Amino acid sequence: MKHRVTLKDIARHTGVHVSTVSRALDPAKSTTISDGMRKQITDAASALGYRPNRLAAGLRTNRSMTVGVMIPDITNALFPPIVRGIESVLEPLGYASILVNTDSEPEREARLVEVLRDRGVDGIIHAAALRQDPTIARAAEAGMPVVTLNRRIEGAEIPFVINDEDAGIRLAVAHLHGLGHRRIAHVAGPQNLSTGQLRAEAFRRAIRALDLPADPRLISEAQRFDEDEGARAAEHLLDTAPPFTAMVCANDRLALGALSVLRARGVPCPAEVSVTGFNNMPFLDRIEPALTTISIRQAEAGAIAARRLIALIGGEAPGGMLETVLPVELVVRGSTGPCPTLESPRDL
Amino acid sequence: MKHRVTLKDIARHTGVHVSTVSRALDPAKSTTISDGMRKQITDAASALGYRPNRLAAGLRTNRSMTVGVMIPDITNALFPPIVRGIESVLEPLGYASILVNTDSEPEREARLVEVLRDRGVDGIIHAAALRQDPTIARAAEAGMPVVTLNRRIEGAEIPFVINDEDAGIRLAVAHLHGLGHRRIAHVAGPQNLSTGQLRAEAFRRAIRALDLPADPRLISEAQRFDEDEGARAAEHLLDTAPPFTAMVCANDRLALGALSVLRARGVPCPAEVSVTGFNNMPFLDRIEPALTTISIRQAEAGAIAARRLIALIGGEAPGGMLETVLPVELVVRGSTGPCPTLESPRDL
DNA sequence: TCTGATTTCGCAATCGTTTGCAGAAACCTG
DNA sequence: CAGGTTTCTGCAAACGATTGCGAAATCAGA
Repeated sequence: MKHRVTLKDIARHTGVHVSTVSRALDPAKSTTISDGMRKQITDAASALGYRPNRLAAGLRTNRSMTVGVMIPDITNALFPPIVRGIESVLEPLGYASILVNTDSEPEREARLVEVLRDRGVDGIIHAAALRQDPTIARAAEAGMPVVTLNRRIEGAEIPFVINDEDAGIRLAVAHLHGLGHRRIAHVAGPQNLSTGQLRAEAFRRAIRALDLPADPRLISEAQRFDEDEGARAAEHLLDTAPPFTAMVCANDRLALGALSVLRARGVPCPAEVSVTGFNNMPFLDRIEPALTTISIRQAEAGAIAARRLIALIGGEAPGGMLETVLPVELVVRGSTGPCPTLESPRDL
Repeated sequence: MKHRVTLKDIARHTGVHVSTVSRALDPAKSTTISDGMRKQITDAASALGYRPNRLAAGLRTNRSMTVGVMIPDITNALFPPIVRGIESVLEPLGYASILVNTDSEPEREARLVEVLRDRGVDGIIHAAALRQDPTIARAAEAGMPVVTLNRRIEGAEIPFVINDEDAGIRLAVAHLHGLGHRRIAHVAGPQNLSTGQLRAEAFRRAIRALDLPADPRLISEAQRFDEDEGARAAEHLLDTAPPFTAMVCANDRLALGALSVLRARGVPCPAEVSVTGFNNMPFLDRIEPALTTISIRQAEAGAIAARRLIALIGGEAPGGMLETVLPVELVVRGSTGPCPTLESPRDL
């Protein structure tokens, strides 16, 4: 392992002091260095193959040029695009991101926040899942620049970027309404997750706004955002709810579970029951029936969050523009169709 | 932003020297500290909420306790499980991982290796894609601990963990052969990617081993591992190759493209042409027809690579066990079926 | 030529930890 | 009790960079 070339080496080679070298190599400070000297030094630097040691610089400046990216689980197809969106703005600026998976466990999350602080990250982007986790709010109050994705943190002045969950659900409901559906059920997500709760609220609002029946039995809550829970919740609806002709699912995986149940029970989709999802995961257009869903702008959300964080790190007050709401789009595919005629209602 | 508590603070509070504090807090060195003193110090440390500054420690010890994880693209469904596998062993050991996406561009990759070195990573896990990229080999030769996933680097002594590509293709071909297929085509991946090349070679071997026709026209090469190229290559086969009854695709996305083409041309799958993929991506069981494919152990590969890297960082010679080959499994689903009778060959 | 302003550069401290070395104290051993 | 260990702790120098401050050099103007 060869000796890494440092400022000192360049200083020795050019016969100047290490501080002069440091200044000559810093574009911001190089005004205080004569042109000749600077050229001499930069030449020597590139000749020797100098690469600054960011740890050392970070120690001195208290700026590590790294940010922490906290997500529930990179394995969840929702997050990779977000991560890339973040990286696409951070990397060109010289920032590196250290990625951690919280699994939505508060204690794990708390530990990871500490880990990130130990490493001196300049800020944290937190793709939140839980509705309440005080850890991140505390970090923000302690002066750590923080931006959250998917969730607003009450009280603290933390910028956040979210999708327009309300509009998404409203689009789905309106779409079904337009197809003639009147009795619409909701497979809700976990209510301790922000998206689950927001979408359930949005569903109730949308139903009310259209003067549709708001029977609480038409809402079944999944404990997790996965296929099994989607199936369970859908079965619960089929078994206990009054007849309905459409299911608005709080996310695509729940919808996949619901579709499985319909198929298993021989209920044709969309002939008898239409289904919608949320998120527009990959490959949803390949399944049978292709899932009608709401597409969201993950990469853009990541990029915006990253830019907000950079601004915060740069000293901008968070107060200015706390909220960024990204538009969503309805993607109509095969899983939704016209409401079956009332003469042949689905057997219960 | 409050002052962060340092060793110096603890020293002041307990009235001892900072070096004593450092030793008392280091489990390895604490033998040289009396029990009473150590207790006093650890108590003060936790009372003050001390958290070591890893940057400072890293600067001194030349050990940053971070590793670089280089992957082509986290958006590719193949990699998230690998990343989690890596994290699952690294995080408990106190390592953080900084993640970078290379997009399989050599110059970008070279730059990112430098970025990682600047940050003083203790090692690099490189989920390779390109068959040749000298950058990572140079880094390894310069003394950086490196482990690669999916690729062997010739010459350099770099441990690598790969899937048993050969067995995977052999399984697919044998499965088709068992179903009666004799004329089997191959949608090959890009030959500048290691997996593409290895699988194409494996295909030829498997064909030869079964004494099946090894017509070069039965192999069509995709330029990228995506659906569009899979479709293009499949069309090329249908248009120019002699009749065949099965297609072994070098990866699932190519297979998806191939399935689209078959459907578009009205060629029923698997009635007239069977199709297999590779990787067992999520949701492949939900599409129509469900794709028969080869499942690989991504998370395990990541975990093993991480363990190997830790060993390297710990000073172990890479020579010992360079190669780890992970077993693969055939997953039979709906896209493969018995060979159509010869009396009704597919029209060309 | 001298003064004062300006540029250009070196000195040294500093960030928070780690660690070789040495000194002091305590403990044995003969 | 002298001499030799062993145990404990402090001192200070690193690690590689940044930066306030001051000194030297240059320059302009009188």
